[in-house]
Amino acid sequence: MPFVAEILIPLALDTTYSYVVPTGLDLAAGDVVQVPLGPREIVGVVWGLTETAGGSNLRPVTGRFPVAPLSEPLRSLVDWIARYTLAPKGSALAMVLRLPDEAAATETARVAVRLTDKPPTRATPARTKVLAVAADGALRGKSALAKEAGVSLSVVDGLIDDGVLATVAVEPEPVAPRPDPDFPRTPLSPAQAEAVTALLEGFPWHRPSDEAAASDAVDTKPVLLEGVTGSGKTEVYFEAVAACIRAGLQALILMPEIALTAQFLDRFAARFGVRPAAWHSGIGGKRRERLRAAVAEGAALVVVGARSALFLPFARLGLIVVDEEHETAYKQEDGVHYHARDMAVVRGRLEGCPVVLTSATPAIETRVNAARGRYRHVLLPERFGGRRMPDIAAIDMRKDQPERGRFLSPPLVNAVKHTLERGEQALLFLNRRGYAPLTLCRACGHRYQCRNCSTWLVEHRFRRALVCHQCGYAERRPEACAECGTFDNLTACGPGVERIAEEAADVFPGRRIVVLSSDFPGGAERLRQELDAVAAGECDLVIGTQLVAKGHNFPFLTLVGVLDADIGLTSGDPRAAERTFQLLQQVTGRAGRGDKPGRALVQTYQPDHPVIAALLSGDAERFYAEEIQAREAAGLPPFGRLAALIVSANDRAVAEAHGQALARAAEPPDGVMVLGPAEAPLALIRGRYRFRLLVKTERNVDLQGYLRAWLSRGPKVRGNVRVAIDVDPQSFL
DNA sequence: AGCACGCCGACT
DNA sequence: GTCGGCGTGCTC
Repeated sequence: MPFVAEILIPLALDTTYSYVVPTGLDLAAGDVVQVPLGPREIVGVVWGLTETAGGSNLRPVTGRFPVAPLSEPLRSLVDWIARYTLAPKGSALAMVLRLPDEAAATETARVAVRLTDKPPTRATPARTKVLAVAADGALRGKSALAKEAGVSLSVVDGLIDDGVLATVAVEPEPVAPRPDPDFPRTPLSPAQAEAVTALLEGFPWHRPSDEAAASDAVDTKPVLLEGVTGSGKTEVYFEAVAACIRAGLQALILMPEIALTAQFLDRFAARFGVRPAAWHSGIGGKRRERLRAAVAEGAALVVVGARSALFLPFARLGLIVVDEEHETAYKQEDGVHYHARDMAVVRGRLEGCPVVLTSATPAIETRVNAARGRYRHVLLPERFGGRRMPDIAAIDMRKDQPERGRFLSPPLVNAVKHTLERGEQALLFLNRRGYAPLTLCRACGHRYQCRNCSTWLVEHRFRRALVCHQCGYAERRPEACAECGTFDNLTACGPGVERIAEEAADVFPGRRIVVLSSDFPGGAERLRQELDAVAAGECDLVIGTQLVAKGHNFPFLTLVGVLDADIGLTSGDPRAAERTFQLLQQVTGRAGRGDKPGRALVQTYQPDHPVIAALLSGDAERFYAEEIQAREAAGLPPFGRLAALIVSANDRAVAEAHGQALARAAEPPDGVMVLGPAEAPLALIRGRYRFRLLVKTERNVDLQGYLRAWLSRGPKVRGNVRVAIDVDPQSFL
């Protein structure tokens, strides 16, 4: 009887397709195969196999790829994510698969050259230079040799043709060098050592085998490793990684892309002797495929990666660490919507491996999960090496006003001045890109607004443009007012980092000033270099947006000035207070270095606001407790109920009709927010869907059933409906 | 994802 | 009168 294979194809398809397995092809679930689909051949994965009498009308599987099959836990993860995010299964598979690229799989051998005994037939100045460099007998790549000798590649090629240089095939550079868990390291503090012990306690592979056998219930609860900035969390989880390697298992460290810096990789190297394999959006082509293969073989012991690394096909996964777990960068908001931190928890569960979430400022849901015992909680309450937390003080802007048209108050200017005079580094933090958040015409009052969104256009003086920060729309900065035609009469309202840089250049003349924001000219790679340069002390004053709050350590930084702590406090987002608190705590925490405590000055008009007060007192625990309590008092759940619901559509009327239908549903959500096309996030507008729905919930419900129910009652939706969920997955496990 | 089919606006 | 925009549906 013929076998029929259920094949999942990495396209936006929610069901598997059936193909007949040709005789002689021995297939198993997880195998990566090629199948015909319409007019083309495409990659798919065997999701199931059945033996049947019929099925003769099916098209046959073309063949199997010689790559490692998808493991059972990984297939379960695909199913789980598809069900949970309501994405088509095929889309979830696409994140895992990224196709075995044949060109990449067949690695071209790298070639090095060395000297032979043969003298050159002709000696030219360029040739002499090459021979001088090659004289030491070391192996070099062709281009490396040419570069070192300061000649072009053709000179080297000429010498090869001449027989003076011989080519030697060399092994490709190892993609995942072996970290040494027992590499000599600086000793841990007692607090750190204690945390390591506590961490390892619950790990199944860490228990002595007799004990593991004795207790059948293995505690694989995720762990929240919470420690203030500078407490040495990284060193603590490095020990867990070391233990994992010793147990013969692989470890995955997830980080927000921006935190994945040379600095971090070096820190890893200082503990393990080599840099870890890094997986991020910049790694491409051959290297990417080689690393994937090394991960699948189990040869790559540790991978440090951005969120997509979560879908790598680990052969023996023993540990997942999610660094900076509160980071919103873990949210994927296009294609399949998911939160990498939550999916890491799910993968850990499916793989039977422990998951460690680390943060100095845990997300509120993580905090609640820890408080309710769903996560274990390991705390590092103090800074490493007796370092003190920075002194934080408020500058009341009602009393200490800056000069007209300026944004730095006199006390802040003084503090920065003194810091720079001592040869130390200062940071001015303002979470606003560009020059000015609002531009208007002085003559007629016309305000420049985005043509797609309802937001004001932000002036970017460097680019000479007005830019929408919502959707990316940009236009040239006009010479004359678009409304009344008056020339050269535009006025900038409010500050952005560029404008602060202008002011700082004036107030602190001769200082090296760097502006760091996500629109850094030259792109992400240049930005990363610039961050490294700042960390190396190659600048006096940094003016930055939130990206300076993340990941990077600036060892020369002793003063942080927050220019406007009130930004974000008034937005309608229910998470505004939490977000602002986390951001300010992190950015002020950057101040201080080994030998001396840092200082942070916070400009605010509302020093008594709970967020500011919590920041000044440093009492995070109380802040969170109050925050959770406030939600409960307002009838909003901290967790376990539907918190918010956002509907966005090309057609506002349709969106509103749906919003109303939802409010009338048998089990209405706790809040419905309707966003029309103007306010809808770019990611949603860009999608080719006529109607899109974003559900945010922390309620323990069968979401799919819930949504199916109200969608059937609601107005008819034309076209494709797509639902994305932002939920705490623990309630579904 | 591709690719075909079909429905409306603007052109040689 | 067609050309071609993209919105929609289909692929075992």
